[in-house]
Amino acid sequence: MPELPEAETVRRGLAETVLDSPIQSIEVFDSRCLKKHPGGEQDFSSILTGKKFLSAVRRGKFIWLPIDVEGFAMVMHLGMSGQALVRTQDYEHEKQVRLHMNLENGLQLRFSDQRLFGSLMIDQLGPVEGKSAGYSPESKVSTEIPMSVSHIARDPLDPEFDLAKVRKKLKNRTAGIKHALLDQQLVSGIGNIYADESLWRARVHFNQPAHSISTKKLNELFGHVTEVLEEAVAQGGTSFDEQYKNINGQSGYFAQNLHAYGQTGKPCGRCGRAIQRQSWQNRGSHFCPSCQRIRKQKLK
DNA sequence: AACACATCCTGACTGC
DNA sequence: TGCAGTCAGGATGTGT
Repeated sequence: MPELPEAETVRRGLAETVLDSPIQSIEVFDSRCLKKHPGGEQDFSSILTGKKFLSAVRRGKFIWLPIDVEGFAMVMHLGMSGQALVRTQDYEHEKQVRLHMNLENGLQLRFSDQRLFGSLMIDQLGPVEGKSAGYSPESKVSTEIPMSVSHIARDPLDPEFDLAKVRKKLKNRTAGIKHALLDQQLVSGIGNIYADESLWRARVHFNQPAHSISTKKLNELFGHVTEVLEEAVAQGGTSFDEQYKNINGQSGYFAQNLHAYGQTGKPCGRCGRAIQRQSWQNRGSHFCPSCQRIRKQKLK
């Protein structure tokens, strides 16, 4: 499922292919991918036609592409199964593709999404607190953020990510630490895969109450979070179930580095005990029952 | 503010 | 073989 590394791989791909070329036409095959856009299909197409994307910016799992209409951007979220594919215009039609955008440079941006949890919309940009709104190293620093993304916290790879602030908030949380890691308004970019992997590396149980974890251990945990995300970005993301592809339709290679997620029954890479999967909060949580135990006393 | 829970959605898989 | 049921889970909205 697309998380930060997958979104970043897609963002980079888009930055290399779809910028500065006018959008000639848009074909919508399933308008449900535009349900977040207030004006619907017609409005979406008429705003974008003849316009071009200026840059590709990311915060957490959200990607947005400012357009040459002052103060507006197209916002993309891949949801559970979304893919942004860039093809030549004569490339064969692909299953589950919900929308085509034909560009003057001969390329076609395709939005594919099996489960339709992803979305595209045009949104207004507003000022951001801090030096930059998100990650877009190829372009000039973006100081504006879409309204619909402004509540999303900075991600661990953002230079302005404030670990001390996050730690402070965690001191008031009684829920399990994994719940907090998945809270995009606390820290963004982490989903089920990288939460399980980071917790495994830090030897912390997913249901360890957040406030019971020492500052030292939280620092260690977030060190692992950052490390896992960086490694996965370098590998082009995780393609666990064929749902995630880069813009060329190719898989990422991080799946071979997974130690917990999807490893149910396989030996723990540290101690050899079988990795377990537990259903928790409508999700699967993968962990080593030996290395990752809930501690009654404060976790140091 | 934090928490708990329901909702959206389709295709792959399981069991009878 | 076929059909019904279950599962996968990110974001959002509601009620407490």
